[in-house]
Amino acid sequence: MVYDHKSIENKWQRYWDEHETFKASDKSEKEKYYVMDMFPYPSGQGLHVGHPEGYTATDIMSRYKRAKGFNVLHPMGWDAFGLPAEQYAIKTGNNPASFTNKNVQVFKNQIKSLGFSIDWSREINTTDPEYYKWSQWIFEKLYEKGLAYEDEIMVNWAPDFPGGGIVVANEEVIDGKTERGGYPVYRKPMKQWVLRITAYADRLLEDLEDLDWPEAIKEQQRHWIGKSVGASVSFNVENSAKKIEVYTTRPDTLFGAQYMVLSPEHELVDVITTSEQKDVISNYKKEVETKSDLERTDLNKDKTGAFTGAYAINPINGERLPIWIADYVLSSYGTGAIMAVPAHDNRDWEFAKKFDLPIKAVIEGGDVVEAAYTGDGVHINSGFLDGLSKQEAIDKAIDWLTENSAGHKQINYRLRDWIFSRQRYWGEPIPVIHWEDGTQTLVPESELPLRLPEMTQEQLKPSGTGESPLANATDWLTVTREDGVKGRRETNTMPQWAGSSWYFLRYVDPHNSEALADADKLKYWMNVDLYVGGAEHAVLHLLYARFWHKFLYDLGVVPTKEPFHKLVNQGMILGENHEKMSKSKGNVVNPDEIVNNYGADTLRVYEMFMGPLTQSKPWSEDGVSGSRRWLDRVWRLLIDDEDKLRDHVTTVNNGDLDKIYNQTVKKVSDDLENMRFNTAISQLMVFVNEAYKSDALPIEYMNGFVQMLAPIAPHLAEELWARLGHENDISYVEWPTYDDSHLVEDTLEIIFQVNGKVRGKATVARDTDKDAMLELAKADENVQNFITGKEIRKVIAIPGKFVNIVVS
RNA sequence: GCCGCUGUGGCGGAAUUGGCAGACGCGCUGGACUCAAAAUCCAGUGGUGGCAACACCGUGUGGGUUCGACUCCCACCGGCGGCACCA
Repeated sequence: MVYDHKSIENKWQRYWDEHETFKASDKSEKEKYYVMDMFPYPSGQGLHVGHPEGYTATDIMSRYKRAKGFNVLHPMGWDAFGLPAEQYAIKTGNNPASFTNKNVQVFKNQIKSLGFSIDWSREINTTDPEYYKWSQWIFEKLYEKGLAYEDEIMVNWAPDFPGGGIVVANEEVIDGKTERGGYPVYRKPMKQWVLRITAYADRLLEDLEDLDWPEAIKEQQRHWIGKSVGASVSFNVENSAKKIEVYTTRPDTLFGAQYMVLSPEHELVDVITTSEQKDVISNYKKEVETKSDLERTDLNKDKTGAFTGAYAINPINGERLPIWIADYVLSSYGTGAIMAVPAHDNRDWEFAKKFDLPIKAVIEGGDVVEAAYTGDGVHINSGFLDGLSKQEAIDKAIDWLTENSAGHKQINYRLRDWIFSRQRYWGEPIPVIHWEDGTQTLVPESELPLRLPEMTQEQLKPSGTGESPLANATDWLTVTREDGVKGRRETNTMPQWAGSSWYFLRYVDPHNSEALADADKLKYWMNVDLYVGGAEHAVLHLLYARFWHKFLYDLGVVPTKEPFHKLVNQGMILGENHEKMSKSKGNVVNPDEIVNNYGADTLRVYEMFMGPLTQSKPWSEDGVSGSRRWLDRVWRLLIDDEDKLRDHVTTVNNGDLDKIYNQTVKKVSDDLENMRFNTAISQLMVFVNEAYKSDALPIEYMNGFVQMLAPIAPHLAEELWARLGHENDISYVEWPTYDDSHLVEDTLEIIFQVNGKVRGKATVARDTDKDAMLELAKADENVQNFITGKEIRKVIAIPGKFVNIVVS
């Protein structure tokens, strides 16, 4: 009988379901192991072959750890809020909720068909009111602690969009136009909810140290947080009581400041501009307003700016500095104003060249006529800083600024607060009520969840005011207090990041109606031991989740400072042509077809055998059929044409497989421990190749082999396990061990080198010493060809490995 | 521009500590089985030369350290990902 993947996979998937094989117990003497994937957005397209890569990796780890005696939590859920469902609803009139649930069903069936050992009783869905109740609860806590506030934020406003205008996300803006329809986009300030993530900047930075994460991701987060140490310096404006505050990392170059630049949006611009310069300035501001961020940065090769007519006084030497505005200074970083030191800053240098401003060198080294010099050096033309090096001068300048009340040491971050509101329907409602008396309150905790109202297709269309479509839900929108005062609900909803910032906590206790999760259960399960997902979430998701987790830690809700101990990014699976899979390139592979034609076990084996988990690698249909052929080969090794266990599987051990079996147990265990699935599979292949050469297959070794196969190809392994005569399933059978004594042999092969090149080999006794090795080498015919008539200058010998004769 | 990753046969990849480069798989070639084919099993397979033993070359490029370098150091080139006027 041939290996029939369909019946085997159906049989065992049903078995696991019926026996609740993978249900994780919250109380156990065993050590816990919490392993999870980044949960998917259930799109209408269904699963992609990229999904099962990470899922298979976590499943192998789950199954391996169960066999190693751990109590494993391996859950799955749905990140189901998001724009596509809302757009689909507007287009077709379908309800986003039912559309989403349909997609979830498709995803779930597909994932189940791959045989992952997931505890489905813990399935969660971010759009479930019982789930988002707690997303809202966390928001309320942030609000109470002053970490959620409203602010005027620049948004992408497309006023011509049908229906009367819509706010679009950055990624929906292409060349200054909306991705859909191509309507022009303007930047416009709008009141938005913002979360004070910057309050956690230092901790988010410091605690990266202890995490077992890829260095690349940590580096990206560090850069994103962007901590810098410098000084705040205050400049008086000539003939004015106003002061301009700047942030600089180079207070040592203060004597080289030649002009100042404010960002066009700086609040002092209109105040200090002289009447002669008013038109110039307002024209420049208008010019900048229509520019997107991209145009102000990427596409801007040429510095632009305008003179305000005003002057500031350099506190360190009393010099008059003209005040300019320019879009190369960003309002969102530092104070939105800089002191320009053209001799020692590239951007200031370019600006000075363009507008013919003076350039004064204050550090030796480089030619400031040709380019800005940003390196270290001896300070010149700098009064009391002359002769000092960079760091000495920085320290001394800060001391001077502090003593003279002109500034102080300052730490700055690139990280900005998290804009938390979206002008959308399909997201968690923000539980705030704006009362007509001008006050604002949270929806009382007892009334959570604040559910999304049902909306018609007509209501889901843009409100026209830039508000979310929830502004159209009249009944839901207005509330009346006991004292008769009317209120209007907040119409903004939360971003998709909200639900994904804490879902790993909910898996621990998914049905709790009293708390987001029970404290004891959290204490047992947290933190996540292994988290696998794509590198595209390097910064945002992982930073937001860390922020919320730290906040919850401060509240005493969670017991750990960090949510994810070990993070692994799986690489991308490319198309056969080595390009990213996409519909337009026609190189997309549908996992359903692979499961149908070859089986889930084949897909799992292939995706793990392709190469290292973390690297991108191209798909190959030949590779898939090769993996299937190997599983066929495994089947035939144990099962004969009559569908019976082969006769040569016996209790007799003739010793043929002793060495290779023990080697295999050692290598496979070690490889799985380190998630080197490709080499683990290759070792299993080597073992099968050897087993094919042996007349007798000791049942003990066959049991061990099937166990090692089980994490990778679980359906086939369960079937073979049963046919090997076991009554119980394989999931919790203790992992095989190896016997070291079979790994050492009495004789081994050593190599003879001359000048580092291999010239011969010999099999020798294990304990052959250096001198004996050298004699054997000298006696080797080919070695003699290279040493005869030459002087032996040196001999390097490592017993058991090699002897190297160095001749002149 | 900056940060990170990466470069090995016809292809995917292996080499865990500086010690036989190319494990394993795909593909290809040959053999066995078959009337034949497919499937399967067995063997071979980096390049050049040689009947062979073997020799020379070979891990992106150029240099270096070392008895010995895919591995360590310096400089450069290509590919992928991320960030980008951050003062």
